[in-house]
Parts: sequence; C-alpha cells; structure tokens
Amino acid sequence: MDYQFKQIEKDWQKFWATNETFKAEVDESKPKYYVLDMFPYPSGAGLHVGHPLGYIASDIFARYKRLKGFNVLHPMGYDSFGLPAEQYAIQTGQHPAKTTETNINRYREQLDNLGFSFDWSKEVRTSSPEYYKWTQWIFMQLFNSWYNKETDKAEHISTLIAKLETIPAKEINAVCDDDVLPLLPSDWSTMTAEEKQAELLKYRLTFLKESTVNWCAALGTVLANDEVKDGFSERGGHPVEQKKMMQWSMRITAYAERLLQGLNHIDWPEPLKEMQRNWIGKSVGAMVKFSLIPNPSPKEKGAQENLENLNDVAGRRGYETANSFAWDILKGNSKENRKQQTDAEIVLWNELRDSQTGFKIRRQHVIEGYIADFVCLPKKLVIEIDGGYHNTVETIEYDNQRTEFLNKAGFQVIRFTNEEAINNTNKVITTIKEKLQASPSYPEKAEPVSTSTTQVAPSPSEKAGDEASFIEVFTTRVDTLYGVSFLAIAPEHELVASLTTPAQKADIENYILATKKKSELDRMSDVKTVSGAFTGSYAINPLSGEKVPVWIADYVLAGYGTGAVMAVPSGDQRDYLFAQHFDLPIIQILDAQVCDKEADATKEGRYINSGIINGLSYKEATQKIVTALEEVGMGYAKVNFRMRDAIFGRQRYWGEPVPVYFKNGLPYLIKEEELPLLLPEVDKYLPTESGEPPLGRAKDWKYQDEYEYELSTMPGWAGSSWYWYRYMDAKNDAAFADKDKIAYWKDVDLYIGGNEHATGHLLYSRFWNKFLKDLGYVNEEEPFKKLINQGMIQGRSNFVYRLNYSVNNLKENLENPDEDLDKINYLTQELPLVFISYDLVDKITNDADYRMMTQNNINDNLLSLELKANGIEILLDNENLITKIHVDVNIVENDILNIEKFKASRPEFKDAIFIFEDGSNPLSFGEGRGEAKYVCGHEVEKMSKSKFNVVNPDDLVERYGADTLRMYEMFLGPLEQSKPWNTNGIEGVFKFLRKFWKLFHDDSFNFVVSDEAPTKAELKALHKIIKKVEEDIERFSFNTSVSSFMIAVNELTDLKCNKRAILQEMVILLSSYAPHIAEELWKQLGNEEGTLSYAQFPVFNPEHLVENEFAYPVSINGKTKMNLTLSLTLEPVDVEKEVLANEQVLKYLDGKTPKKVIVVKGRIINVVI
RNA sequence: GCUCAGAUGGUGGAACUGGUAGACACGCAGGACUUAAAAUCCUGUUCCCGUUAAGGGAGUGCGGGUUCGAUUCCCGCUCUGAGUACCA
Repeated sequence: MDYQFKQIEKDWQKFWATNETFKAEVDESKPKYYVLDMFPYPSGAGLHVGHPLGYIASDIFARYKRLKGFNVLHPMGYDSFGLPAEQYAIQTGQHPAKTTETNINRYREQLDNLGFSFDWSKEVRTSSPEYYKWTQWIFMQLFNSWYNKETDKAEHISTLIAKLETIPAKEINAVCDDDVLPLLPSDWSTMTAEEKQAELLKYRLTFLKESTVNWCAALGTVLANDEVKDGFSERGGHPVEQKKMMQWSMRITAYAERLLQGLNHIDWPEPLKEMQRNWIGKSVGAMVKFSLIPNPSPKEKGAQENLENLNDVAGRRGYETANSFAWDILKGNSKENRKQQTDAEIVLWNELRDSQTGFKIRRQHVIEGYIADFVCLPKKLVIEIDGGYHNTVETIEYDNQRTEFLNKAGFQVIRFTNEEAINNTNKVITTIKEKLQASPSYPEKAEPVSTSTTQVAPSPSEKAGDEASFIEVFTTRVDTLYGVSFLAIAPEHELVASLTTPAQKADIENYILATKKKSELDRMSDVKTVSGAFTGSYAINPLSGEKVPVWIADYVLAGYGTGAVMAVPSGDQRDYLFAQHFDLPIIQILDAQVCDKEADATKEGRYINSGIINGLSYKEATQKIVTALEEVGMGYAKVNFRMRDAIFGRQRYWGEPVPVYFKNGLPYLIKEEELPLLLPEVDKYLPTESGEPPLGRAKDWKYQDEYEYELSTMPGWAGSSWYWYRYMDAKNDAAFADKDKIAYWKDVDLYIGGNEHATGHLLYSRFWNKFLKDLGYVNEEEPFKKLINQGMIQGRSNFVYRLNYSVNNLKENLENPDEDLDKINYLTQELPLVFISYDLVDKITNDADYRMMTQNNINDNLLSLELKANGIEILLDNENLITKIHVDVNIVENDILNIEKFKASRPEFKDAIFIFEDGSNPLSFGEGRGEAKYVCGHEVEKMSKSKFNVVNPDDLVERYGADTLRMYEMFLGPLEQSKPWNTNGIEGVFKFLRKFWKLFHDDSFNFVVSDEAPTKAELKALHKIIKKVEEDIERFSFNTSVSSFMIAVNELTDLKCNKRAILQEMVILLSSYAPHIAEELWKQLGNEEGTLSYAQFPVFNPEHLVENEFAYPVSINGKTKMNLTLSLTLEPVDVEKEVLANEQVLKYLDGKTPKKVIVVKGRIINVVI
C-alpha cells in the first residue's frame, strides 16, 4: 500500500494514548531531562499554524532525548484563568468554567492531531481547585514571610517578631515599606495584637498597600504595567487611568539583585536577558545633597506657597489646589510685618486708617502670596511704600515684577518712596484720594482661601522654620560633581513652591501649567523640545561650594530617584541641550572629553576643573568623591532599582480567590486546612453597584459566617509562576509536589515559548522560585536552565485587485428616458465585477494606452449591442482605479487564484471576470482559457481572521498528515526567527516522506527489505546523516536536519538501498521528527510495537566517512578555477608539487612563477601569482 | 534617541571554528509517461557577456580595511524588525 498517512497517524496516536507510552516516573537509574513548553491560554479561536511551532520543536527534542537514554518529563497543561473567558461570560452569561472547558477540549483535540509525546497523565489547569489550592498556599507562605537582608533570603515572619522583641526596629535589616515605625522592643511589647498585625504588614512579602494602579474602567480591572501600552490596555485598547487603590502587592523588589545576578547563570537568549535587566533597571550611583541658599526675600517667606491661587484671581481657572495652610503662614507673616513698620508706613497709616479717605484701607494685606503695604479692596488699589533699599537694579526689577503681578491679579499699584511719605505726606494722601475716586468700584471679595485639599501639601515641619534646607539628588556619575552647572527638579517636586522667588513666580507658574496640559503622549513624543523655568533659587555644590541655579524641567521625572537631578551639561545630552537653550555654563571635566558640539559621557581620561579629583581616573575619582561626601555628611553611595513591587490583585471574577479575610480592617489568612478557598458562584460577572469586584455578589460568602473575604482575585501570572513544579507530581493532595520528586526533576532543562513573556511570566516565575527555595521547598535558584524563544509566525495575506468603473448612461440622448432608464439600470446592475491580475496592476495604473485598450475591451465584451446603441459606455474610474481586496489564502495556491472557489466564496463574485496575467488576451471570461492565470498580490501581516490569512493546522493535517506538517514547520527556517507562514513548500516535504516510504517498498507497494550487508556508499550516507542530525538537534537547528534527511533519502534512493541495516537506523533517526511513519515502518521491520520511542539512537562511526581521496578546489589568487583530485595521504609539500606539475594549472600560470602556494590539507589549494 | 537582532537567487533558506557561495525545497521553464488530467520521473534554473558550446566577468544591503583567501573578522554607513522610552 502507498503511504496511508491518515490511517497510520490515527492508529499510532491511539496506541500512544492507550499504552501511556510517554508516562514519566522518577527513575534514579536514568538521567533526567525536563522539556517544557510555555503553557497555553486556551482561547476560543483554537490553534493556528503558528502555535504548534514551539511544541513541535520541543517534542522533537524530547523524543531525541528519550532515544539518547534520558528519562524525559514532557508535560502539557492550560493556563486557564484569564480575561477573555470572563469577557465572554459577561457578554453571554455563560460560566467561564464552561467555556474554558470547551476551549480546552478543542485545544486537546488539535494537539493530539499532531502526535506530540506529552505525558498527559500530568496535565494541569490553573483554574481547577486541586491546582489553585496550591497557588493559594504559596500566597500564604509569602504572607507569612519577610526578607532578611542580612541572610539575603526570605524567612518566616516569626524570625522578624523575635527580632522586634529584642532589638530596635531600626537595626533590623529588612526589605519593607518606607513608613515602618522606629519601634523599640519596649514599644513592641506594649502594642496590641492588632497594632502588631498592622505593623507586620509593612514587612510581609505579600502585603496590602495603597498604590497607584493602572485602572481600566472598560475592563473593570487593574492592569500590570506590561499590560498597558501608551495609556491603553494591551488587550482591547481601552483607556487606562491612574487610580489609587488598596491593593495586594508582592515584594519582588526584595529579589531585584538576585533576579539580576541570576541572569548570568542561565542559558537564555541575550535579548531576553537584556529586557529583564532593563526592567529591573539597576543603577549604581550616589545620593548627593545640595544645600539651599535662603530665599532673597525673607519678608515674604512662605508667600510662594499660595502661588497657584494666582490663577483664580486673574480670572483663569487653574488646577485646583489647596492652600489654606499657606494662607495661615502669610497671615502670620503679615502680622509680623505690622509690628515692624517703617516710619513712613506709620505716618501714612495714621492718615489712611478708619476710612479717613472715604474708603476702607487695609494695611499689610495678603494678596495671593504678596503682602501689600496698603490696599483698598473695593477699588482694587494697592499703595506701596518703597524703603531705602529699593534702589538697586535688582530691587527695581523685583518691584516691577511685583507690580506686573498685582496688575494681572486685577489691582492698580501706586508707589511712593519713604521720603515722599514722610516729607510730603499731604501730597501723597491727596494723590491717593484722587486715585481712589477715579477708580471703579468692585464688590469686596472674600479672602482668597481655597478649600480644596487634593494637592499634597508639604508637611508643616518642612515649611516653617527649617524649611527644606537642601535638595537631594541621585546620580550614577558622582565623578562629574564638579561639572554641575545647575540643578533640575521635576515640576511636581514638593520643593518647587518654596524655592520659587516672587520674581520667578509667574514663569514657574506658567511652566507648570503648560506641563500639566501636555498629555503623557505628547510628553513622550516631544522629547526633543527643551523646556524649563528658573525658580530664582540657588543651591550650593557640596564639594566645590559653587552656587548653582535651581530650575524646573519636565525632563526630570518625579517618580524616579528623588525627582531631582544634578545637571552636568558636558556629560549628559539632555543637560547639554538644556544648558545651551538657557545659556547655562558647560564645564568640561575630563581631558579626554569633547563637548563643544554635544555632551560626551566618556569616563576616559583624567579630571580637570574638578577640585579634589583633578588628575585622577574615573574609578579613583568616584571613590574619592563618595568618601568626601560621606565625611561631610552630604552624600553616600547608593544603588537604585527601577523595578517596582508587583501588584497582585485584580477586580475580576475568573481568577484564584485570595485566601484572606478581614477583621477590623486588618487582613488575616484563613487556616491552611481550609484550602482551597473555592471561587464562589455569582449571578453576574460584573462589579457590584457599589463598585466592588464581582466576588462581592457572592451570597453569604463570609469567613466563619462573619468576616469579609478579600474580594479581588489573583492576577493571571499567579498560577503560571510555579506550574512546572506541579507537573512533577500533578495529583499530589498533600503538597504542591513531593519533595523527592522535586529533588529528582530539579528544574526545567529546556523551556520553549514566545518572547511576549519576557518581563511578565518569566520574571515572576523566577521570583517565586527563589522564594520557594529560600523557604526550603525547592532546590534550584533558577527554574529554567535553557530557554529558547520561538519566532512569531506572521500571516501572509493574498489580494485580488478590482477595477473600478462606472457606467455613463447618456440620459439626455435617450428617446424615451423614463422607460429606457429603468431598462438600463436593470441591465447595468447585472454588470460583473472585473479583477485584474497582480502583475498588470502597475501597467494599467501607469500606461494610459493599455488602460484605454482595456476599457474598450471591457465595453466590447460586457455591453449588449442594445446598450451600446443607446450610448451607454463603461468608463474606468481613473481617480480610483483599483481596489485591493483581501482574499482567503486557502483558495490561493502559489499566488494563483482558484477561480472556481473564488466565485463560490461570495455571491457578488459569482459572475466576476478576470484580466489574466498573460496579458495577450486582456480580458478573459470564465475558468481561464488555457494557460491564463490570475496572480494574487501578497503582503506580510498579522495572522488574523479579518485578513483572511489564517491557516489552520487541522486542514493541513487532513491534506498531508501530521508528520508532513511537523517537518514542514521545522523546514521553514530557524526556530528563533520570525517568518511569514507560506504553505507553498509543503509539497516538497510530503514528497520526501513518500520517497522515504518507497525505500521500504517495491513499485507495487509490497514491503521489501533485504538483510544483505550494506555497501560502503550506503554506510557513508547513513553515518553522514547520523552525525548531522545529532549535531543539528543539539544546537536546535531543526531546519537544517530536515534538509539533510532529504539529502540522505535522495542518496539512498539513487543507491537503490533497501538494506535493513541502513533503513532501521534511518527509522530511529527520523522518528523524533516524523513519529507516526517511523512507528509504522518500525513495526513492518518486525520490531515490537511501541519500542521505537525508547530505542537507542544510532551511534556515529567516523570510519565510514573516511576518504582516501579529495577533490581539492584549486584557486588562483583566491578565485576557484578547477578541481584536482589527490590522495589525502599526500602532505602539503607533495600536494604543492602535484599542483605545479598539473597541466591545467600551468595554463592558468601562463608561464609566471607563483609567489606562494597555500595548501590546507583536505580543504583547499590556493596559488598566488 | 538607546539596546538587541537581522539584510544571501523569483521565494523559504544552507554554508557550524575564515577555505568550492546559493546545499535542500518551493516556484518557474523544457521534456517523458498518459486519450486527457492528476500523480510520478528526468533536465535546466544567481546575474551579465558569449546564437549553442567552450569560455569569460560580476556577485552575499552600501563604502572601506585585515588576509594567500571574507557571507563569516574589524571600522563607518543605509535599511528592516523587535524591545524600551526623558531612569539622572
């Protein structure tokens, strides 16, 4: 019989399932090997042709390792909690468990179709209670643990309590929240149980904390940072906003350093490791304090706090802000000022008080951060008396700004000098009276006290008295400290208000406003524009003592480091641009630095202009500066991480319930024996009316009928962060996996999956693994020793090109317009669509003659004589000539459209006509005459239903069989490389398998294998492929071994080889790639059924490849000219003699003597002339 | 912008430590078998010059370099893809 792949594949899939051929149990006599695929989320769409790529590769490897004598664990399961099932549940009311079950069954069917050697007895589903019981259990362990920096590992919370009982909390070296109390053992002992519980929460590895989260209202859930793209949810593209919520978090930051270091010891693709490094974002640097120079106007100290209210007074509504606090301070200041009045003020006050002018005048009155000497509110007139010091350029400038500001606020300002007020009091009073009378009246407004309290107000201690005396910055280049020419702080920085001098108030205010208006997106896309504003304040460089200005700039992020940077224009490009733009100094600090055009961040050379480090190198300088800073208490070395703690709660139904209940607002774990905490039933999968998560709908769902359970569920990554351990012992009821089994299987030797998990799953998994190791439950520091990212399979879309035309029905030419028009409409409606072959698209677009010819042709063929007689004409639409339409790739073969199927695919295509590729016959009807073909265009796009480019593996299995599909997917190219799917080459692989089958059978398909001894050539062909396949699999180069198989089979076919000694070995070699056909032939060869999977991989014998002759390529000056067959026993010297004696070579030499002859034995000969 | 990966015929790709570039396969062209089609088999297929042949020349994104010899190593550039986003 011919190669009957359908029957063969069905039979063997059944055999493997019934006999549990691939069941793996602990077997100390064999070395273990663990091959794992990143487990799938069973979506409703099923598998497309891209999904199995990694599974096929891992399956080949697993089967290969079995043949090599390893005990292979190769399991599969489902990450079955997740959003899509829940979305579907919300839409249809179906329980997500039900749809999940349906989807899993479909996945399983598709996977079974491909002949994978999974040990299905170990299948897991994260959504089954037997599984999530242990996810909850691990959560409880995390809750009961803290991170001890001294031992550098997680420990049970009891060791922390023991410490709190004996030593001050300050001496405990823990990773914890910022706000832990500085407790003494005596404090701890007097605390109530609840107070203790509240305090311990700040140390636990999973903890409740108010966090800013990415809230997606449309999805009704919180998203992780990596689920948000440009302010929109990755899934569904809904807007995401920042919202403060009480959230469960995981203290992954405790492991930042270990997660980083671990990367150096695992065999993962470099880009993936790089992504994790970036994500962790370690920067080694120093904290440096810059002292602030007190504000130039102590009189108005504190006034600036009220800055933001300016907008209200000026009639512009700014953002809401709070400043009752500032108001109080200012009032305090103004009272202070009244006690210290100048003589001039006293004189004037005597004339102005008690409405002597006819208007009520107030003195030392606060107007939006300024204290006016006198003011008449109903007339909005300010009277200022300038003291003796009001004569320098600066103070004049200052006064002008002050006037300008008050004008903006709607006030008129008149000024008198001290002298005028004292010596010419009457004249001054008259002027004031005149001014008052001339001014329009305004209703007197209430004192401007804002009531809003949303803005974070600095704490009182920061403001009054010791108001921030320094700015702290984080820097990774502390060696550049002498190159600092300004400080830049984030516009949101808490010191902005107090640093701003009155003169700069308007500038700063406008800048902050402008910054706020810019959306996140603008700020990201508009990186190049330099912007900022000067606060008017100065700070002091702690080592050089230089005075540097403090600016605000939006390139400084409030959320990173301290929200302030020391700007070194010579070494940092952003600082450089900023300095250039605002004309700030650029100080060169290294002799090797070139910074006349742009910043140069070099660490090379010796320091200049750098005080104590002049002449030193980078390393010495860094050390010296840190030491110097530490000595004066102005800085210290510090490591910063970008990674934040992971938020661990989702306001969702379809996830693991958190095993926690609340008593008096504090969280407590349920008892371990109460696990699993089952997901309760709810009537709807939506939030409650009060905005609580769906679990809030569960009826009578209370712990011990009394206490509220936690209502959020765990995020998608919870279940997948430890699943590889569950596979080791999937059914265990007493532990997440048995200790002995964990000790045997250890870790995953080969992990294959897509790189979309780079910073999510793979980081969290490593974190949980390290945690479980700290507690002694597992033994390996890293869970996935080797990891391969399979490339994405993209779609390859096909297109047809519709020619657009219109009908010109010369209505006015008709004899009987109404009647004829009906007829015409009827007839023209029948006109078919016209499609033009892809290779003619350019021609018809650019070639007017061809276009005209085509139009005539269409007219001739499509219009009846009657219509033509009536002046009806078809006109090509030159404006919009061609419409490109996606066509289902499944009715296109090698870019040639199957016209029959195309016509049947949609009613409007039924009568379509085609302009075929041959062009000689520009318009062809029907099925294509003779050789005519309709060629489709193509493009690489995402594989998706809407693009009609989805290829379903089931269809290909149906047509060619699983073995062919498996080999073809590998044949497509290197596993790691992304590539578009194209079914075009699959025939070649199918032919190969049939050819292989034929080696065992005669022309009438009778099984004919001979027991004769193989020839030398046959052995050579065999051992060549043994070597090649072994090498290829070991380096995961599956595509090249498929080619080699083809070469081997071609060779054996040419040799007409049907020797058992060769073919049986070939069967074993091929069995990991094409297991079904191999099993069938193995059986036909007379072997026991099912033993193939555990047969011995053929042993390579190099003797069979030894040659005694070699056809040396001979090059003249490096260009290959000819081949020369010589014995391999000849040494280079003799080879050279032979070469130079050769006639052909002499011809090339053309009488010249070669300068040099290079001979590489068994490789090449090169003659240099 | 930064980081990483990549660029080879009409197409997918091969060439592993520098040693015959284009293996293997698809497609295409021609042929055999067939009443015909499918299937199968055979031949050719990097480009250019040479009618055929013999033969010659160019050629692995571009420009240089190292070398007897470079797809492979080095320097500079262009383009494509991925990740990241003002991280101090």
